[in-house]
Amino acid sequence: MNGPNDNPYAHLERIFHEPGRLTIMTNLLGAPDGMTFTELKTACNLTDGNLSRHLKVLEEAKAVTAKKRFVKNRPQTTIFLSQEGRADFMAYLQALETVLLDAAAKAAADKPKKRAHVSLFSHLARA
Amino acid sequence: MNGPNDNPYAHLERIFHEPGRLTIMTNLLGAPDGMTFTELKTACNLTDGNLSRHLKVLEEAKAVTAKKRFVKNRPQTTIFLSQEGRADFMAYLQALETVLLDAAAKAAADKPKKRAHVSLFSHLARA
DNA sequence: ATAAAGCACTTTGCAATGCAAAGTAAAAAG
DNA sequence: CTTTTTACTTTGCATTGCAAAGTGCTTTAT
Repeated sequence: MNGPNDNPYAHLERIFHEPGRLTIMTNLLGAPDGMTFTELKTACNLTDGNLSRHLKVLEEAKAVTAKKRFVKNRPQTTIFLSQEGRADFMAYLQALETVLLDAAAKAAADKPKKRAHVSLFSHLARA
Repeated sequence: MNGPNDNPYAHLERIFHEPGRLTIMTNLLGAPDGMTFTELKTACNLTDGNLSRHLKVLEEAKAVTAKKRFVKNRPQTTIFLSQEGRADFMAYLQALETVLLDAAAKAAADKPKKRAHVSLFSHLARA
């Protein structure tokens, strides 16, 4: 859908490929009940400004949703992975896996060894 | 060496993380005798200008070396992976693997299943 | 002979964006 | 009531990915 070529590198969507956002998405993947801004900030080791900017990008791409409310008279933003975001991210991870296996195969070509690996994501992905 | 934190995301070196350069490095990994500019261009599905720019970056980082000569009265640049480049790239791939396994673990947390995977790169890496 | 086209790149220019620093707003502390 | 803290958002700059144009040489028409 992105171009005429069908190589996995074309599927490395920039939106998830950025390390900061990769971390955010991965953390959210393990948090079905969402994570607060502050939780994410510490979990991802990001500065306030950075996290804010990345979240805006992810929200605009509809990968995450934010719920803002007040807790103890303080603002609290909780971030959730959207269904669409989860599916897209899983697709990205599958592309990453392909890239990685590709590199592994090439790296192993010199020194022949049994190719022992397993698909990490295929069995988890669902539209 | 890059900061106070020791998480794998910090080791996703930008120089290799860029999709175009990831492709270049992976292709070179499988080509111990180097690849010509034109070979790389088609293999990586990059435009002339893009390839040139990425190669300059990789050269400046001493990840690859270029040998220019004339073949049949035409210029021919052959690109080789440097020893340093190979080592650094393998380290990057290991970091990527960690990130991927991390995501796999989080994705699998919801739906428990046997965690069947194998280290893709650890056994290949060497300083 | 000379114009046009091709090859193998390199350079330029701009638009996007990651990141740091500064800004905002409200509450808690001193 | 001033300062600090919390929870963010906005601004600005410096980088850089990418497309388009440029360079220099050769080969192929005309």
